[in-house]
Amino acid sequence: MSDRKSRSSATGQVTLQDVALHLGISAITVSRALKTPQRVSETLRARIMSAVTELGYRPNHAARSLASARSDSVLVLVPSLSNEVFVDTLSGIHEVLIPRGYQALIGNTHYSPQEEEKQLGVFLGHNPDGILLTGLDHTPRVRQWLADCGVPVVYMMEIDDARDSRCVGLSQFDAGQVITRYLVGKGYRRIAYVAAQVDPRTLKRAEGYRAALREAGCYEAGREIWVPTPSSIGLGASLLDRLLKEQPDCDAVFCCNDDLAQGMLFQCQRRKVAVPGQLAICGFNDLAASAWTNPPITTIATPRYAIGREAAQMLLSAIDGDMPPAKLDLGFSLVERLSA
Amino acid sequence: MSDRKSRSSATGQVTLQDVALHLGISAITVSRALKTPQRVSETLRARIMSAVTELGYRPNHAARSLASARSDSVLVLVPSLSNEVFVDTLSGIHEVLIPRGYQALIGNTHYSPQEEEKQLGVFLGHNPDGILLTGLDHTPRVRQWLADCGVPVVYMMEIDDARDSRCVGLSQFDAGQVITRYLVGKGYRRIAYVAAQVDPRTLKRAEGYRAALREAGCYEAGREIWVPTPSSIGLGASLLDRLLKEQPDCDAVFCCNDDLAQGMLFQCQRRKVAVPGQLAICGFNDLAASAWTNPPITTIATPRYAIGREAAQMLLSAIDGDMPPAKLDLGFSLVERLSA
DNA sequence: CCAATGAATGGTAGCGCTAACATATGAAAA
DNA sequence: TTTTCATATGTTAGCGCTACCATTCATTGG
Repeated sequence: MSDRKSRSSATGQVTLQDVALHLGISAITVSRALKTPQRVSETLRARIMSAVTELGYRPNHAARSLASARSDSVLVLVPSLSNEVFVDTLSGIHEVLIPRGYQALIGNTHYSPQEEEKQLGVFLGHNPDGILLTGLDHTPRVRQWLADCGVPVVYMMEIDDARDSRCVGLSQFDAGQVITRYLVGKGYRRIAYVAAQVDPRTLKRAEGYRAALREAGCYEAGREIWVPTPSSIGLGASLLDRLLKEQPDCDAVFCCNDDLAQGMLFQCQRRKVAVPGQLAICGFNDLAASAWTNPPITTIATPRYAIGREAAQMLLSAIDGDMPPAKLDLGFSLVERLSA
Repeated sequence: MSDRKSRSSATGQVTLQDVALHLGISAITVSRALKTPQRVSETLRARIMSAVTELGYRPNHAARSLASARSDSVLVLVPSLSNEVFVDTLSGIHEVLIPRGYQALIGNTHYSPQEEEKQLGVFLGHNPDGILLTGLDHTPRVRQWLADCGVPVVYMMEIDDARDSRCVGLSQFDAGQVITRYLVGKGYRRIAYVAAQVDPRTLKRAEGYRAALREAGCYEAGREIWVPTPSSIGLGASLLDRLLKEQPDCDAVFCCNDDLAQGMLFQCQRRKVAVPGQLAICGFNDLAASAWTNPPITTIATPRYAIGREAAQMLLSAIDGDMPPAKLDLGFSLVERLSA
């Protein structure tokens, strides 16, 4: 063994045993020094720590997970990674998880419950200590697995009042209603709703939109445009063309998200349609760019960063103690800008 | 045991042993039926598969990883998740990894080599079968760990001709040079370079910019603005103000990325600065929005999706066989639009 | 002075799975 | 027939770690 670092393990990595042998103590003491330092005398602990550094010991996650039946990892399933909304949510989640020693396993479901089911199947094999899911709509099998596996779950983005579950989010219905009421309050009457990437949340925003228009007595069934393709600025631009052709009399449009709103605005600029003069535009989510376009876009700011943080917090409480299920409504705010 | 599903395991989960017992065969055969189906007779395989489904068996990843010394997971470290560039790269990576049964462990280094070192330390404990890193600049300890651990690594985004390593990317220098030459070719002479979130790649683009200006005989040292804060559209807007104040005579600006370029463009619109009439603007990366602004933004399109795909491909080859180290230059392309 | 107590450390077993080797079985070759 | 050989399945022994219980030893109250 002329190796700079002594390695007893079959796989060539430095093990707890190596550290223990090096110090003439037992492996379990080294394990304790790392996991529960207060249970090892201070002097020995110091020696252990320096040996750990010297030998370059790094805990083997698989072995730890197998022996202790916990993995210090949390599964996070989001519908998209190209949507700023979920990236921000992930940041909030990380901010809480990382300092507590947890690791996030990120899965992208591409807005598909089937894909979500598939991912959950794979990731459950990793024995996550907790699970963070987006939204409330899941396949029966997913619900079954979640019920069976006994791992705490927190649902993000929406609030569910019916079930005995934990969730952190906001009322998508209310948000859709508030911004539509705002448009009504500004005097607009022929208000369209444009949605892409149909998901449960855009459906709920649409319900809020309809409710607001009905209460104002100006609801018309034909004023909605739905496309199933993923949302994007380019799609917003082409949907503006479609809107102007199909509903030339419309005076305002509520886009289900800011991407579409930005695309619509850019296309209005191109076609010399005055915003908000000829057409008022509202978005949803308050993405970073929406404050800087010309005019800046009126939208609903959603607290996605806080949602991530609070959801992670709630999940850790559920993992640690026996915090009972709770709902946390973080609300939203109307951001009045110049596009409406 | 009146449990609907029989569970022998101490942890309550359905194990290979459960499936084996259920069929009156040995665990290893079940293991084989799942990992190397061709080594189990067709009839038995079918029985095993249906028992697996019936009992709801799900492989335990930790146990598999511990026993086989492989984890079927690949570590991916990117500097940011809020940057479209790396999200696209991740998509490319996933597209290759997932069908091959690998799982990506994603770490966000926030553009910090120290954070990268910390993350690598944690993730190495997960025994990744391969590692994908962004860029070529890493701390000495990271380089040491990578050399020691024997896990194949592929570097993404840049091309390194010196070392005996695998990398997939493009020449950031050349790209910076090409777009600057383009501006020079268009007749611009007082060209500024604006960079935020200083990283090795923006530095190399700057070198390309300088080389192009020197060869055209119009290089001036004071025409660069560097800020260390993260790049954003809002920052681009405020840097436009700074540029106009500090270099009122400048006739074109090359932004180190499209976010800044978009912010600058929006601020130009606000301040009624004609683009490209009074000021030409170029970006870098060709983000989705850049094609839709008014005017659309001239930029360098980077093949980040392909980079992710090819890097993952190269990594898997390295894991499987003994593919020798190779460099893959995927190039870039100048996207001429109306902002310059 | 001795038992009782608590703090510090060790021994043992096993988490769920698979590598490596061992064995059984039947078909083809000698 | 016997040997060979490939195919199908089983046995054994760990992977590196921690839960659980046992042991040691100093301290303290009776």
